[in-house]
Amino acid sequence: MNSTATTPDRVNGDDFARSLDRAGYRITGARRAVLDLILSRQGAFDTSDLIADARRLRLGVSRATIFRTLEILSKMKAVERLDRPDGEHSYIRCDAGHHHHVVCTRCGRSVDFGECGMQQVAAEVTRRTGFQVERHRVELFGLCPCYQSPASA
Amino acid sequence: MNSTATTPDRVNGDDFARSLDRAGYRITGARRAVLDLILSRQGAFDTSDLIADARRLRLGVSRATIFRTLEILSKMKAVERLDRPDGEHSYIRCDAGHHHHVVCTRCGRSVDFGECGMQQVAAEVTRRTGFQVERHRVELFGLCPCYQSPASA
DNA sequence: CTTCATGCAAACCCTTTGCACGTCG
DNA sequence: CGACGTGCAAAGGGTTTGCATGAAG
Repeated sequence: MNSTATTPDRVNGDDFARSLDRAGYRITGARRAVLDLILSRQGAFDTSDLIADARRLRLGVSRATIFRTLEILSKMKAVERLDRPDGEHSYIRCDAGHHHHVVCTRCGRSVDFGECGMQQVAAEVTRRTGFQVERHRVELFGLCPCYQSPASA
Repeated sequence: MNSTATTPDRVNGDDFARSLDRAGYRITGARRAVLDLILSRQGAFDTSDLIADARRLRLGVSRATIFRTLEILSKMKAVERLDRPDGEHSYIRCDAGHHHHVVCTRCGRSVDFGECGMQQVAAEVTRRTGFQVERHRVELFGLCPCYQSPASA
């Protein structure tokens, strides 16, 4: 089990910053601020969350910059945009390589998981339908362990 | 293999109309028109397609009605909204019960498929992550048989 | 005839963009 | 310094809504 997004304290702004740098982007105050906002969130978040945070904390970071930074992070695969069942858009932090997530419907916390058999599903679908599957979007939603039986937690 | 969306000629507007009726909606000219537009499309379509069609064919059906009709059909599970990898939204026709589709990236044609092992994937994820998976969004994209090897289709 | 549906246009998001200024390296 | 990043405000595009008129049952 590789849980990256769930443990914000293991990741810090510097990791992000380093990635930014490596990708040829400047490390600016505004970008650091956005990164910190993202890191301060448990799991899924959306643009309006960040915008509100920035405003509330008087970071002087504009909407435009938030969108622009998310776009960069998205390209760098440091965040991924996901579409919730209700049609809303959120973002989650993630590592490159992993492309699927389980997102907690209550707190937004998310955990990456690997292929977990999706290859087989794709193969099965190809066999059944004749479609040559090139790409898949898989997003699971449910309750994270914290909210399940009163005992376990 | 249950291909519903691929064979428009097997479904006609009356089926749709009947469903509308059963759900307590009036069968109006505008709704029939929208249904026909949808049926006239091979597979995935988006709102702007329908709006353009309506305009081109001078159906006198407004944007608002198209959106409203899609909303109804969506509630009735006669269409489903999907989010393409590129962030665009499309709709596809579908039967209730089936909730996953393979969509052709070239022509938009789509085929429903059943669970095809998603249950197992969900179970595997639960085992690995502890998340209790309640809902999943699975959308596969690829090439339909027509566009594969030059020989076959 | 009563209720529901429609068209129109304005309102409403969310997101992107142009531009002059500020800042990183 | 020079290129890149930023804020601001305005533009954009897709979607929704209010309201008076028109159609369905």
